[in-house]
Amino acid sequence: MSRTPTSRKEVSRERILDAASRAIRRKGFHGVGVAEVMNEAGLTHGGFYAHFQSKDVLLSEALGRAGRDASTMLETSMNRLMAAGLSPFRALVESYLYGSEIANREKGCPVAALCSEVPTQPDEVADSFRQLVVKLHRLVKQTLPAIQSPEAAWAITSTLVGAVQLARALGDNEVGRSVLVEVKRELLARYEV
Amino acid sequence: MSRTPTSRKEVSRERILDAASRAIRRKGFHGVGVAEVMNEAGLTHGGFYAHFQSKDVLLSEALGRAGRDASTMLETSMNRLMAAGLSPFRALVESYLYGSEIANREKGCPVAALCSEVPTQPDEVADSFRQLVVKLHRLVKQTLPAIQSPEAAWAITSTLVGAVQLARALGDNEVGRSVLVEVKRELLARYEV
DNA sequence: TGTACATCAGTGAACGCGCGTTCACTGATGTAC
DNA sequence: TGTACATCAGTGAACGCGCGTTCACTGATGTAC
Repeated sequence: MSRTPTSRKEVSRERILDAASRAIRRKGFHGVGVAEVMNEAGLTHGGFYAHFQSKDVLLSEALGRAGRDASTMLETSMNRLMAAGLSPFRALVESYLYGSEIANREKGCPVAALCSEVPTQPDEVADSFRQLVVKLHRLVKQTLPAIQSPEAAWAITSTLVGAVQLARALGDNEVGRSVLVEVKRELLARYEV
Repeated sequence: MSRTPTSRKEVSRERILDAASRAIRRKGFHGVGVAEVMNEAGLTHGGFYAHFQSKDVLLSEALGRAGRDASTMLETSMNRLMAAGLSPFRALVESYLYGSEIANREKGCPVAALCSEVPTQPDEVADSFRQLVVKLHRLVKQTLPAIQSPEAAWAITSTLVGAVQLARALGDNEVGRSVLVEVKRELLARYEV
């Protein structure tokens, strides 16, 4: 009776979402086209509206997907570093400000990739985005050394997001990378016990 | 012989640049249209190409203009606060993270308004943007209390830019404003002598 | 000072292209018996 | 197990609209004499 939970259509839908979650981080909300996303998912653009009601709905869902993907990658990296003996806070800072983040827009944190575009987006997209911001803030709060006041969490979240963006704006070169290195050093000097 | 330095055409050009410098901060690079900018400058779209070679050239020049405008406003605010007895660093933090910055995109700092859109922009625009980033970093470095290591400047710049963006993403309400307040308090607690 | 002409800034219609969206159709998968 | 039919996912052409860009033209400003 109950159809297999991953029908052919659902598989396609997943592929579209995956392609879109990468595309928005690489090109921004405005830079993404329906045809391009479908193409990257191995389909033609005509079939799009059998899966999503509109481009905005896709963007909103793709943003959630991007958040979950980036979250998983971040946690994986943190776990590896913590297994090697680093504190949770240090593991977070080292993971988030990892040097190759500059070139890694399409797989990186969607908050850093899209933040300044959010105020011009439709409500459904902005709402999805707010959830990601809150989640990132919570993660920072949880990893903060117990000695630190939890009220530093917004400042640290801002620092992480801002640093990745400034580094990207400066470019994948000595200048950009040195920003990540300096910020990393400063955060650890200030907040690591 | 030499024509008056502000001919009728130059006046128009200035008005177009002013309109564009506000528009890019309000709507982002992708959200700005030539017709809209011309309209806001009190002209019709047809005349645009007598002033600028292309839309990209306008964006790049408008970004420079936005930087100069925001710089002036920031310095004015800082001077007022310093005259009231605040240290340069404190004046900077209070000015940059002023509560109404959330709603004030169109007159605020273009680095915060446009940062995540830069990696997808043409070279001429990205180059203009890099100059603004460097300039902001220099300002932070100059205002840092002498006791602090100047290597904290990138972290602080990142914090300022990131905080305004996160606050804007969260909205012009209690949630967004509390981000600015918390970050302000934290920066002063950490870096103010 | 006045008249005739040239230059210049701006107008608004039009073009071309890209992109979101729609839709008639096809080929494949699943169901009935 | 096989045949006939219904359903479903995806295709690709087409539509409509917005936007960057072009251009012939107009009305105003400036120049020559």
